[in-house]
Amino acid sequence: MDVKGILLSHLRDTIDLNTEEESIVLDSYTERHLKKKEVLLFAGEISNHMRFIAKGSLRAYHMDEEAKEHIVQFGIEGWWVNDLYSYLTETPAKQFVQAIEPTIVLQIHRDTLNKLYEKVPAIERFYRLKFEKAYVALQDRTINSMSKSAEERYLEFRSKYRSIEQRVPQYMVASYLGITPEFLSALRKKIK
Amino acid sequence: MDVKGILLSHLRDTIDLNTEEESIVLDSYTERHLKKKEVLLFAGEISNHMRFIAKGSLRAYHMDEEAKEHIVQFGIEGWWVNDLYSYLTETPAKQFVQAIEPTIVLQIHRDTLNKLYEKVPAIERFYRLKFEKAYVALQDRTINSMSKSAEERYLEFRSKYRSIEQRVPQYMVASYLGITPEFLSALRKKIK
DNA sequence: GGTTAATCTTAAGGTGTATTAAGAAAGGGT
DNA sequence: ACCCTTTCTTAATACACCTTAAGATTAACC
Repeated sequence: MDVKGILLSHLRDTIDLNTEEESIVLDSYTERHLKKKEVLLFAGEISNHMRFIAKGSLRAYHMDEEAKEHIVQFGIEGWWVNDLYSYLTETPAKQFVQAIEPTIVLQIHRDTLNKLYEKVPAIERFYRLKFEKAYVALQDRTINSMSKSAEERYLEFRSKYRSIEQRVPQYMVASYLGITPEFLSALRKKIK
Repeated sequence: MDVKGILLSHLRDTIDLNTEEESIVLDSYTERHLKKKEVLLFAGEISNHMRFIAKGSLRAYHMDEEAKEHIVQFGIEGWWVNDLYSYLTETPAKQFVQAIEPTIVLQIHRDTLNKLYEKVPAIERFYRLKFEKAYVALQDRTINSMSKSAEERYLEFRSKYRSIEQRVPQYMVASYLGITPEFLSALRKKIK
């Protein structure tokens, strides 16, 4: 399946589109090819696009004052990854978005998307649901990190995102969990 | 100013309403009076209302498997407090919402609000902005709790929410910060 | 105003996780 | 195939934060 076909079948999981709408929608996205480690969004920039991963994987991370990275979100094929904060408020992003592997992204500019909402109302519904889901995921993550130990968080991560764990380096999983790679290594040894 | 007047002037900070719209809008909200410690939303229930604090203060908290409470959000006059997750997805709430002091809330049911969106479009804009802001606040909080020490988080809390710190018990501030009351007490002693 | 309950503090000892440093293993490029 | 870089592990030491227990304040109630 070609790249836009992947997006189309993803949209069809949630909404119905007729043939005319399909072509209007797909024409609104542009394809971007990223090398491993290539940065798609820099902190400080305004995020002007919604971004869909057709192939590969991304990470969104925050960099603190001591230049330490904290991974906020992973994404693989079929996921949307962005600094939603920046996109919604048109303020400078606090996160970087970077390719973990060679990655193909389909992205749509805010202005294009706003026009598309009027031409194809089902798309507005699609994104409204995405925004809700993003909120829900973030709330889960916040509650989780407040009330669970690193070991519990790791076990949950493993059962929920096994496919991600197998594809990204362990030190990134540690960063996502909010612990050091050394401690994750010790945890893994203990659990096994 | 009466209770509904407080809500009206709050709405006017963001949107314009003509006289007819004002009365349609205000008639859509119902007033609820809460005693100290009275619970407005129980975990497990579906949150069906958007809730505005006209007077008093609320807290939203999550209870973990060991029955320990973790405060997710405080609210005082002029704030909206809810389990947005539950409201948006119509799934059981993961948080409790409880009055810290005697409190007056104005609330609107989801069905009423959905109809109101059509009658008074400015209201849709108002809530869209609220939802965005809620997301932003949650993202800040998540990043913050991942990358800062308890001392840093406390100092930030103090400068950002001094009015709240003065009104709620210290052990609740500790819960919000994700630390024990004993450790917060030690921190305060050290800082002073 | 006295009693009880709620909240805050202190202190000792314990646990979870970080830091540092080093080496081992795996992966990528030419 | 080899070298160089990236990733993962081990182990010793250190620190942030927790637990438990007790006492000191402050607030709430009859």
